Formats: sequence, C-alpha cells, structure tokens
Amino acid sequence: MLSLKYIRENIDLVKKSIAAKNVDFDLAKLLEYDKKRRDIIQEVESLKANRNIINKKISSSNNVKDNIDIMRSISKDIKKLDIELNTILSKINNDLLYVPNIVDSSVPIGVDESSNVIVREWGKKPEFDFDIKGHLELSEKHRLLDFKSASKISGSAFPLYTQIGAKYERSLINFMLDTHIAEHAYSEVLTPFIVSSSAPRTTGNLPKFKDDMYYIELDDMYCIPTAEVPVTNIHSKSILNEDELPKKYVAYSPCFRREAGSYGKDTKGLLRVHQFNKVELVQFVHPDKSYDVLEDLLLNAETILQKLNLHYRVVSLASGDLSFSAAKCYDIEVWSPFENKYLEVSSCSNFESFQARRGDIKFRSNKTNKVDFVHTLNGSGLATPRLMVALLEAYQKENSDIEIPGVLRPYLNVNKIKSK
RNA sequence: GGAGAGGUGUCCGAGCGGUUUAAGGUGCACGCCUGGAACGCGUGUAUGGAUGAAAAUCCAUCGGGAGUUCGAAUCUCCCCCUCUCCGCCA
Repeated sequence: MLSLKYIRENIDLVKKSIAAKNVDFDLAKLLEYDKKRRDIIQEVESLKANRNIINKKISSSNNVKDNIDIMRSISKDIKKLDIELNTILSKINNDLLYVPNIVDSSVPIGVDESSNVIVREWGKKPEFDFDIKGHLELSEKHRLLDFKSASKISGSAFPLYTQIGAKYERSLINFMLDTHIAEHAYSEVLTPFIVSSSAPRTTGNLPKFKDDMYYIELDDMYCIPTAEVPVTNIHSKSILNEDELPKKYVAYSPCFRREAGSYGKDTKGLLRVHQFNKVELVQFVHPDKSYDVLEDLLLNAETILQKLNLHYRVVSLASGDLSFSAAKCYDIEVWSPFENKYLEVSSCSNFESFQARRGDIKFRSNKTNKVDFVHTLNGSGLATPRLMVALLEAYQKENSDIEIPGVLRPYLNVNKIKSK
C-alpha cells in the first residue's frame, strides 16, 4: 500500500507505475476522494474544537442550560459530517488496497516477460551422449512419485512422494534450511499454515488475488500460498528498534495455490502443482539498505543451486511481469535438460514499504527517534518441485540411475538412486 | 462446544458519566549535581491525521465497531483477541 500523502505528492510516479504494471486503476477518482476528505476534515475538526471548548464551560458550570443547547446543535452537525467522512474514508481505504506498488527505476519497462532481462548465467547446460528421460519417467521408474494415488486422494496436481522420493524431498528441505541458517545467518521459524485474512492482506495477496488461495469458509481462513504470508506478519502492528534490523528469517512451509486460470499449462508431473514445499527467506530491513539486501538475498538463494551444481540463470523481471506488491524482482530459473527450458524456482523481491504499510511494520530510528516503515524483502530459497525436476534430469545416467549431489549425500545416506 | 476473568501509554497499573489536557510508578532522553558515577532534583517522552515554508496550532486514539448522552476509558449491544477451568480430541 502507498500512503495517500505519498500518492498526492508523487502523482506522476504513481501514474507511471500503474501503467508500467498494466494495472487498471482510476487514480483521478482517488485524488478527488482525497480532496473531499480533507475538506470535510477541516470543517468537522473546527466543530469538534468548539465542542471541546463548550464542554469545558459546562463542566465548570454557570450558563449550563444555554451551552447545552449549543452543544446539541454542534453535535448534530458533527454526527452528520462524521458519517460523510466515514463513507469517503472507507472508499479511500478500499481503493488504496488496489494501488500497485511503485516500480523501481532500475526495472526494465515492458508489457510482459518478453522484456525481462537476463542478468547472469551460472554453470552450463549438461550434455548427454544418450537419450535422456524426463522427471516423470525417471520418478516412475524409481517409484519416487505416485500421481495416480495422489489423484484419488486430492485430484490432479497434488504430488505424492514415495519411498526414496519422499526422503529426497525431505533431504532437500533440510539441506536448504541448514545452509541458510549456518552460512547466511537466517533464523529459523516454523509458522502456522492456515491464516486469517489480515495476514495475506499485508503481503498483497488480498484483496486482489483471493481466488489464488484456498479458502476455508467456515473459519474465514486461508491456506498459505507461501511462508512469506505468515513470516511477514510476525512483526505486524509493531515498532522495532533500529538495532534489531535487519531481521532475517528462513521458514520451511508447504505452499497451497489454486493456480486458477493456468490449467493446460505445465501440466506434467511436478511442473505446476497445487501443493508444494518451499524454503522461504524473509528480511525486514532499514529503508536505505533494501536494494543492497535484495542482491544479497538473491545470492543466498543462488548458493543452493551452486552447491547442487545446477545450471541456472537470473532474470530481472520487466515492469509488466512484476507482481502487484513488488518494486523490483529477480527470478532464478534452473535448467531442465529434458524440458529443454529454464524453470522458475525462485522469485526474490523488494517490496520497499508496501507490505510494511499494509501490515503496520515500523522501526524507530536511533538518530532521529522517529518511526518509519521498514522495507520487506523475500525470496524463495528455493521451491522444491522444479528443483527436483532439474536434479533428477541433470543427474541421470545412461542406465537411468540417478546420482545424488555430494551436498545431499549426508542427508540421504546414498550416492545413487539405482534401478531395482 | 460450555463457564468465567481480562484487554488502558515502552512496560506495570489506577480510574468506572464532566477538575483525566489518562493519576502513580517504571523505562528512555536531556540538563543540574559529581573528579567520575550512583543517589537526588528538574525537563521532556506515543501514534495517526488536518492546516502551515517552518515554528506551531488543532482533531482523533484507553482491543475493534455501533449505540445511549449536551458530554463516554467509564453505561448498553455486537465482534475480535488473551488467560483459567470443563468437555471433545492428535
């Protein structure tokens, strides 16, 4: 969320960002509401000031009767104006939730992903001198996944990991958590996976993207689409000390996504699923530092792929591909040899004060003793399904055995997944 | 699910219709005192909003919302949250 004041004082920038993100929003109407709001406030506040003065006269007695008559009429006027003000305020507050975050000046401008900019590539595409198999065929052969049983349980696109597949998944999660905790100094949290509506409102998932989440009507709660949602809200409605910044959290969670509107796309196996596991990095930082931290956080996520020795590239998202809440975002895409394309395994975003405003997350400056909103950032570090695709495919041998990367061997206690 | 207790400023805690512009304490900051410190004394100490170049002035805020009243932290209703006990349950 942007503040009304900020919007009023940066109309051009806000207008530009709305256009750059391809968002439909009537800014002129909002500014008109704001003008009306300020007019009413001035009127009603002078009445209230008057009310306070007369109230004091009544309590210090003499002329009580006359003053009560005056108070009656003032109170009537105040009540009328307050209703008018509340009406306009609720319109404004609702509209504000639909204003997208501003776009950082370093973000490439473009309507969609075709304008994304490749920032760097790491490693190189593995080469094979035999016909390679895809992750589905490999996991079927080694009984790592059982989509058939899963569909009986939950329908399509819910993975059921079995035997060494399940252990592999668990190992990946632990490996990633351990790496971020030990090498990047994140502190681990394990959060609720079902949240009330205020949490996704903070992060920007609500109100605009309600249909992307699983909703539990009976309790008016949501299954989290990412650990970003609960973790970002750890510090909602509070003022942190500047000394406490940066706050760095790493959280494993399952992620639940309805993926409405994406049917028919990436339907094979693990490429797009309704439930997946992810290790998420979240930081609360001083506003001056957030763009440096974004680069750090990106490197933290990249470390995982480097340790797994998987080829990947980093992409800076164009304005039109940028999410509603983000000011800037990098995607990390891992190479899938069989799909013959890059698969998104991480998004690392700087939200600046956008989420902090929605969640009321502030810090008190040491120097000025004033409070200001923190900046929030997060990034997947990483999501497992497409990572698993890349791992199975890149590490397959001609006899279909799958080698286990060195860093995962202590977790899995085997060097290879062998045909039985 | 049932019964009860409670939600007040950084924190603790009083107030239960108009001397509350929220007592008192605590924490914090600054000043005085001191060789330096503690003690003591003094001053200040929130958030949001409106006007304003600024200084400042004003308005709102005692979990949230609605109501009663000339006037609500205080009375009424609805909701949320925390705690205790009971029931159910992994």
